Amino acid sequence: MKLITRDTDYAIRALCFVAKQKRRIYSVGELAGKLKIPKPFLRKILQILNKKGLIVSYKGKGGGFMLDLAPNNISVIDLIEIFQGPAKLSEHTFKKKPCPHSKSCKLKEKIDDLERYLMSELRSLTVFSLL
Amino acid sequence: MKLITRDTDYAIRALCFVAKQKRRIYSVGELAGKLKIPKPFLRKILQILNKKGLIVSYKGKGGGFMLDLAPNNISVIDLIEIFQGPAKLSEHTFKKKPCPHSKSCKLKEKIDDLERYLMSELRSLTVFSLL
DNA sequence: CAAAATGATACTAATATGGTATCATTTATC
DNA sequence: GATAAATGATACCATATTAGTATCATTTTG
Repeated sequence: MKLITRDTDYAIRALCFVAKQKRRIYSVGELAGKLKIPKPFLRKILQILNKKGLIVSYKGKGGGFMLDLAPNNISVIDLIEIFQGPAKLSEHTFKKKPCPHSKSCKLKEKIDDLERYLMSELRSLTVFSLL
Repeated sequence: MKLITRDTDYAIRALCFVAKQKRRIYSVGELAGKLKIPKPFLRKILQILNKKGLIVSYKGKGGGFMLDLAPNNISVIDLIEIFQGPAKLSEHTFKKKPCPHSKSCKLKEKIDDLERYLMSELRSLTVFSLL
């Protein structure tokens, strides 16, 4: 029952770090060193964040990454969805089809409630609020 | 981000089913048929529930399983812990040691809050309440 | 041109998930 | 007592996910 996987967690740390000096360019090596994250793994993560438009990259010597979005516009829920896919606590399907059991559907109702609560909390939890 | 895995879900369904006729003995084959769960998998699940004292078993011909605990004394959180281990949204360790970053610790605080809420909700969600 | 950076992508190891298979033991019934 | 029908215990297996590594191509600075 893991809410946040390692890559999501690393992404959050990296974004928080980068957000502290907004216009500065950080290379992967620099960030990996400061945050104690394996360099090639962090690199992959930053490339994804770049593709998704959260950070910008500069290629070539002296290049690196810089925050692109405002820290209060990046929520933990965004990062979970980027690295872990749609944020759902349960698909509630049974062999590809919606589950047909009334009892599990009571369960589904409850889990859906919890999910709504969790999602709204995580949506309001931004990089800015973590600085 | 799965709150409940398949075995936990199957266990809940089976317990709900068995709870409907408290003193009746159900064989695995019977339950597997009714609930449309693969028989050997359900068998493994029921054996675990038996070991944990939620149901009792009767060996030999005519044997099977019967509920042992009161349905309102079996909560979803118990089942999650039995099949998925300690119910935690995040271990918040970093290479086996508690994570040293203040920013992720803000994250930890928030996730711990969410966890407390989630746990208390799941603790009050019992087999009885799902009938 | 060389060095230092990212882009793209393929590969790998470990773990978790969702089961199956099998042999041993117990019990009811004939 | 033999047999059938049940669980107990345990080992095995296939697939997916997680957590990375490795490498070649491209871009940019100096």
